[in-house]
Amino acid sequence: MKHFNMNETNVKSSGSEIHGAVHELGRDEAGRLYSVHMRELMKPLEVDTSAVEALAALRIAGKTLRMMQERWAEKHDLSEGRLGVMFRLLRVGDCPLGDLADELDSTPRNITGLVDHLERDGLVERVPDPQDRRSVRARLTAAGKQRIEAIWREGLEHQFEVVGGMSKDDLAQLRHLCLQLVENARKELGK
Amino acid sequence: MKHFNMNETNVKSSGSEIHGAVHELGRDEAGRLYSVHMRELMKPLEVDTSAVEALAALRIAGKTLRMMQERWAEKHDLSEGRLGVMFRLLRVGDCPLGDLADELDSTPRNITGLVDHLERDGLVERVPDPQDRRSVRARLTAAGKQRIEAIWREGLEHQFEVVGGMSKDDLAQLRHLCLQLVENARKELGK
DNA sequence: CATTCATATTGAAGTGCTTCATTATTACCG
DNA sequence: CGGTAATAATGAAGCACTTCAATATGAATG
Repeated sequence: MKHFNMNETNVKSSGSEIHGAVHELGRDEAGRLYSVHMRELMKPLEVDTSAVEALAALRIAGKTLRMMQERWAEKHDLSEGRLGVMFRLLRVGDCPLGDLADELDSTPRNITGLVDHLERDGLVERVPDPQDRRSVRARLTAAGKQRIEAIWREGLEHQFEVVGGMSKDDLAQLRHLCLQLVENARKELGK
Repeated sequence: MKHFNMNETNVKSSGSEIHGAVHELGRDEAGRLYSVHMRELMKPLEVDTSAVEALAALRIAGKTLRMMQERWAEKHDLSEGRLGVMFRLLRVGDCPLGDLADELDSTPRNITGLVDHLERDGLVERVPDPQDRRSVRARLTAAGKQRIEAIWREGLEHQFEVVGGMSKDDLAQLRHLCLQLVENARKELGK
């Protein structure tokens, strides 16, 4: 990036992202990373910043992962939504469109569109459901299966690189904290 | 949610989200949360799942936070982008549009649009920069400042609720791991 | 059998972005 | 001073969604 200016009249424009910068990272007394810029911005506020800093870091990490995935999806001519459908189909086999909507946290309207697109691209096909003739099941085509398996394998390697330097215990702890947070948030969101 | 069916012909449709379900959480031998559904899906694969599980949890947590923020932003008639601009202006004071683009990781085109919208809503105004007459600075109006401060206060409380049950050390660790991940990912993304 | 409900599909409109190209000012540099 | 570069604003197109409303078809139920 770097679009037009950068005339540095301000405090310290090193920033990026959401509501706080990242770029410059420092380490606290315990050797843990923190965002220098962000901590500066928070200093004048008289609040406990540990929650805010952690959540900001999490949002940034989430956004970064999402960007990676998006970039990576469109490298293979897929959107995030379409990629999600294909992963789902790879894991659970063929499946009614309605289930996809539920599982991917989406709407029927959207699923119809995603599957339309995937079908046009020859990656997925619609097959009638003999048990319920209202229902339509989506299924990976041979080409689709091959494509998504390759993507998955490639993605796995990316993932291993991204967690470089983290122990299994670190990862388990990260997982735990994230899920705990999700649990709390779900209550907040009422559901 | 719950849009049309749910006819349970499949393995276990408890799912949601990205490439793995969450809803049902269990605890491993160390007492840490994990996603039951996800672990089931991964079992047949013969890979080390700790990275995959952790990253999936992180993506889900990130998505959840984003959804909360979005919902919350539009409750105040703001998009995420506009909210980002306003937070930025609250923290760093008035600032050239170009800096906003850099700091928010966006493009000039987009910033122009966001500021247009905010100006229409009376939350932000454009002021000429006497130092550089090409440049235009964005500044919160009185109404804008009041609005964003209220939003920030309200948001702080949300954040505290969402981290309920986590110690300061947990939060510091979460921050650390997320930032480490961001650092790795940045290298991956080449930049 | 008749109603009602579930499973999609379709169309229209809107949102919030993105990219690309063009233009008008103004600053900077040789 | 004159050419180049930086700072925007603007318009046009496109993408991936979202919501809402309407329709067709089949299942389930009383």
